Amino acid sequence: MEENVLTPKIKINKKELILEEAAKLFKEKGFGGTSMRDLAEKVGMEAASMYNHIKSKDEILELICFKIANQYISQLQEIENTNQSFQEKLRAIIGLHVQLIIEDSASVSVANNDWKYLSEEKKNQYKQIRKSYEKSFANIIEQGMESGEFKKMNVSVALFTMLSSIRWIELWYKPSREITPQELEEDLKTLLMKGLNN
Amino acid sequence: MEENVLTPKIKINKKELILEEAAKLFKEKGFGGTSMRDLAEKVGMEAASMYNHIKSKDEILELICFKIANQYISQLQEIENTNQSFQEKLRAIIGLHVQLIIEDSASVSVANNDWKYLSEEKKNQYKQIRKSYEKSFANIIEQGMESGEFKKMNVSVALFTMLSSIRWIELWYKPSREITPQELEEDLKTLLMKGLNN
DNA sequence: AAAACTAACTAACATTTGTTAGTTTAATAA
DNA sequence: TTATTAAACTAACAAATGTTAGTTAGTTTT
Repeated sequence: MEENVLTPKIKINKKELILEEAAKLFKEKGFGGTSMRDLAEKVGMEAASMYNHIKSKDEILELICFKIANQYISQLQEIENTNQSFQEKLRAIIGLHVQLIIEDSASVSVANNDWKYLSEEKKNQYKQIRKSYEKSFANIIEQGMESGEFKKMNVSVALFTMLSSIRWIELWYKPSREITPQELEEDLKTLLMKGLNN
Repeated sequence: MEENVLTPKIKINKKELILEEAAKLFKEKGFGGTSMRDLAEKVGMEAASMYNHIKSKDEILELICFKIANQYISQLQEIENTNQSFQEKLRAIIGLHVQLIIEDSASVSVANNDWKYLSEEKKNQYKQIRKSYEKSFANIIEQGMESGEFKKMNVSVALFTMLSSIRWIELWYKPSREITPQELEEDLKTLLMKGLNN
């Protein structure tokens, strides 16, 4: 086999195309509500043909979920290892979430909503990854409380409020909105850190 | 037919039992992931027998979604018609959400997550109700900003942050948690109104 | 040119799905 | 007692589902 070094890769990998369309459909109609025939139509081939590129419908879901999970994990680690104040770290995490959602909102949506349809084994794996993410996030909040940067309150309440405050963006944000990602991010940081009250 | 006035209604209405179990199952496995046979097993009868009590699987979803939607709508109207400050109204809305979630977390979950599987007609109806709810909620926020009670920022960002900050409770709250509904509500109000920063 | 590989296709499969028809049993009304 | 009704059952259906088998056409490698 000889590597093709001359012609540029104009066509996306078919497997990636399948994953991309699947994410959009799963977001729109849910994993259970999307049939392989629905998906095949979007991709532009017969349902059976997709099995030349993917192993199963379940595999599609796995690939999407773990791709997103790994992105969150690796980027959170980068933030953890910097020498910022806890307030700055928290603002960086909010920024990370906004960025990932705007980059690939369909996949993030699937990872957030359809992970429960993973096989028992993969689901447990996924839950564990998510749990470790939440643990790291909670640590930052807790340390910030101890240092006096943050108000003292129930850490879980603060954690999940942060997490879910960011998740709605995935449902709401479209490039056509009259707000830029930067403004969105800024308003969100203000609201979460300083509150709505004047 | 003679009305039975002597023996107390010890058994719940079978239809209500079906709706109750359906809400739990839909929350756990999604609407598409729950079969009528799954549901029948929980209810304690054959799948076909349930059709003596309900019209269709779709009807079950409709009844759950609109029951919740109507509760939100009617209670929001009560809050709107009081003479409180906007800050107090907002706190009351947060309290309303916490209360409804704790009362019937399964149904709220279904209304939030599975409404998209409603029939086209019912889905449009549902979306309209939800939109009018969001509109009323947004009005309170907007008026609060104009009166100077709240910080001026993008109203949608504030609105959806409030809404979604409350939604995670449905996924997280169990009576076994080491926090009471009252503490939960209080921490949440503090966080949203005054922020995490000290 | 021959052989091997890739990626599409058609046809069919075994299950599972929501639902209906027809029957049976037990309680209530006349 | 007899007639009526409510609510369960069994059996079955038609449609949809994920997937496999077998085939074919085009491309790449030897």
